[in-house]
Amino acid sequence: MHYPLTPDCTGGVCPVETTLNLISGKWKGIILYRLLSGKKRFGELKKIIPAITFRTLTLQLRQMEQDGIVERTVYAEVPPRVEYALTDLGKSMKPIIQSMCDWGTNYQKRVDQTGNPASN
Amino acid sequence: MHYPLTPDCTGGVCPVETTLNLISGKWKGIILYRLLSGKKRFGELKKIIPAITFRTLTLQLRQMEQDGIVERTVYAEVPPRVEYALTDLGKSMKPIIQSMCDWGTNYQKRVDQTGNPASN
DNA sequence: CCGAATCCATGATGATACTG
DNA sequence: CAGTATCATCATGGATTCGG
Repeated sequence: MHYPLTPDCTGGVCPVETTLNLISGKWKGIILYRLLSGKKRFGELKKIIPAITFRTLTLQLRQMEQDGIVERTVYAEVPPRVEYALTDLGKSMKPIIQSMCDWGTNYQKRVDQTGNPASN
Repeated sequence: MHYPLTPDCTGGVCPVETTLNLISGKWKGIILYRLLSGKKRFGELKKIIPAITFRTLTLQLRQMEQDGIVERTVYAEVPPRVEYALTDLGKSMKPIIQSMCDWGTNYQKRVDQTGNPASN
């Protein structure tokens, strides 16, 4: 079911703000997207998101872990292995990522075909 | 139509990144959400998004204008009036905001009822 | 008055070197 | 391999000032 986008939610906390508070980091959407296809090791994530730095990847993953979106598993091996997976809460965000994927795909198509992103 | 979330888009540019590049600012999602119900004056936006500062609201709106998401109209009046409205491209992002609104609403319900955001 | 520009403070993110 | 430490840069917050 869809909840009304309008009239604006002025009574309580805005649900869009609630969502953005959890995923508005510069990279959290991408991390979420990449983990939707299954758990990944730290190095794997870094490899498929080359533009992020080690430091920021670590920080964003830790925040997502604190927010209950990501689960972190450390294996006592040599060399060390750390795997990140989405929790059920994280997986429940799939529709958000899906809509971003759809929009971005259409946007890229328009830019490729017409040279500008006009939506008509 | 939905585009595949997996296998990961490794060949070209990631559509999720494309989308996030346009709306990953800390407040752009909220601004987009608030403008979905119709054009707003600068002061109106500030009033319904109290936590944002004048400076940041200005900057984010200008970026969204450059990206073709928002249209800015200045009226030569006293006192001055500046209105912001979504372009067609901006309106086409409605499904993204809708999915965030849905998710945030469900999240708030679970927190209100159970005290924690577990997704079951 | 309203919208915005300016100046400075703080927080988030980037780059590089280094460690258990 | 998976980080941590340190410093640099960029994004955002706060207060004040300005033009119309």
